[in-house]
Amino acid sequence: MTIRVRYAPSPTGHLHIGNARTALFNYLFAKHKNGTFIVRIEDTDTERNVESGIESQLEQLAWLGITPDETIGVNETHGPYRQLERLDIYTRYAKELLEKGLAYKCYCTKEELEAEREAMRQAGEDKLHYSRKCLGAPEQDKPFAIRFKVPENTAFPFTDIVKGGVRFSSDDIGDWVIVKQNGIPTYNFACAIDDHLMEISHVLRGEDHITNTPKQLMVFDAFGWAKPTYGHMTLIVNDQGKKLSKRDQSIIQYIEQYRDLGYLPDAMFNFISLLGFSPDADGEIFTREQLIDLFEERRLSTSPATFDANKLAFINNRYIKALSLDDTVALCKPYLAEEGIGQEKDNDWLESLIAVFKDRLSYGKEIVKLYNDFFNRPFKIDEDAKDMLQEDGVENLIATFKRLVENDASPDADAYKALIKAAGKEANMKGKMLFMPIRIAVSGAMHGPDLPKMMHLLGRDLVTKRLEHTLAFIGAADK
RNA sequence: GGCCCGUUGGAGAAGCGGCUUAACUCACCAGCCUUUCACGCUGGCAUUCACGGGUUCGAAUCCCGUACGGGUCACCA
Repeated sequence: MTIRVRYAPSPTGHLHIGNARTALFNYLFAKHKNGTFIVRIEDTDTERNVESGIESQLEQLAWLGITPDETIGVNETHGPYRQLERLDIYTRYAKELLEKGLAYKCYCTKEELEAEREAMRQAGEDKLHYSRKCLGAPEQDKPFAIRFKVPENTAFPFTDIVKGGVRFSSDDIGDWVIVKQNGIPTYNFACAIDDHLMEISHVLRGEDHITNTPKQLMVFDAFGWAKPTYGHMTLIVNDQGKKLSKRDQSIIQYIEQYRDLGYLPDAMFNFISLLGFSPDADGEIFTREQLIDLFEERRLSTSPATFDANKLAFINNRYIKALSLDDTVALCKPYLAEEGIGQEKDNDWLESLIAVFKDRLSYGKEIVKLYNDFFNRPFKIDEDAKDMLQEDGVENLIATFKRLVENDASPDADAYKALIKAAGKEANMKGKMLFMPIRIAVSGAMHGPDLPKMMHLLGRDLVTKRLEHTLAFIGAADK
């Protein structure tokens, strides 16, 4: 069997993380099975279409490394791939249903329908289905929509790839609109027809679509077409367990934003692939090839996928660590330039700055934050670091080190290393008792990057100033 | 409210009737390495799988119910 899957976005804006997941899983599924991955544009909501929405979708997908085998301008064997260019097709099929008596024209206005629904609500009805008032009504010279005549008491069972057996009853579905008054088909109608004509074998989409499935199934039945296999992936939820809403500010939701922040495409690909899927392998870091190889639709999860920001940070950090220094510099440089950081410094300084922070970076732009925390914070000593400064000999060690630094005109990292060593010898301190007090004295913290490199970056003036500050602190604490 | 779905450690997440004294990852803690930090390595961290009942020789895994959470009910997709 030839596997053909599709990702069918509406060009209503940027690529959302949830849609990216849908695209990615379809892509993995296709590649794993040697099938075809198609991108179809569902632009039947002309109100919401945004300019360059299509380009934006395709571009963001390309950035992620998800390339369609078939779409606008690529291998157009089953085109066109924009629904607005397929209007005559839908019209033809709608007409066929009308002729067969499987659909009917509805002349109700939006206001009438709303009033009807409101009345049902008042009456406490569970099902707010269309009253069928236009079913069998005579032809009128008024604008009309076309409704599907939903068969009564009919079950629509299907085997869902991820959920297993699912069944909906037609009694829970009202006669729904297949062609709007403006002549454009609704999503469920166009989708079913295209899936058939494009010979889609598997439909992998978000769980929020599961109640659409019976509607699409009845279209297939009405035409006597063979149905694709459906699979509904669990939703992506936030840490409150709620579906990611585009309004939710707590999570960055658009691929473009991640790109702008300096996340790496490979890392994003990796991270997104773990949203509702777990490969049969240990660990969390996988290359594209591994993911294609490991992808199995059986391993799609049935419980909601939590968007774990910590995991994203961890994964991206792992990919940044694996980058060469040059690539990391290239990644970070624009963000520093944007903030006007290091403008007057040379390239060596830039390289050593990035080298020092490379391993702690979760995303490119974070370099700015790390830089600011490191250089700009008013110098203060962490609470948990203060005790160490009270140890015997520490004051003498720091004073000694300060004198040595002041005697050196412009020490580099290696020189600092030698100065630390010399200070240790002179003040008779070694190991942790040598490095830690100096670390605290110049950074205020017990943790941080490599000490000599860090001091070189800080520069001699700041180093001496901080040593002075620490000495004053120790002196004050003695009294 | 109707219809669908979910509930495993501090966090993510496997397992879906006996191989589980619940994988893996993050976080955390300890040790080793490093004259410091970080990296790396090693070890520790759920007597227990929302709750109640049932089926079974045996249940996190199957069934029923309860609670909680979520999705969906448009001339949006």
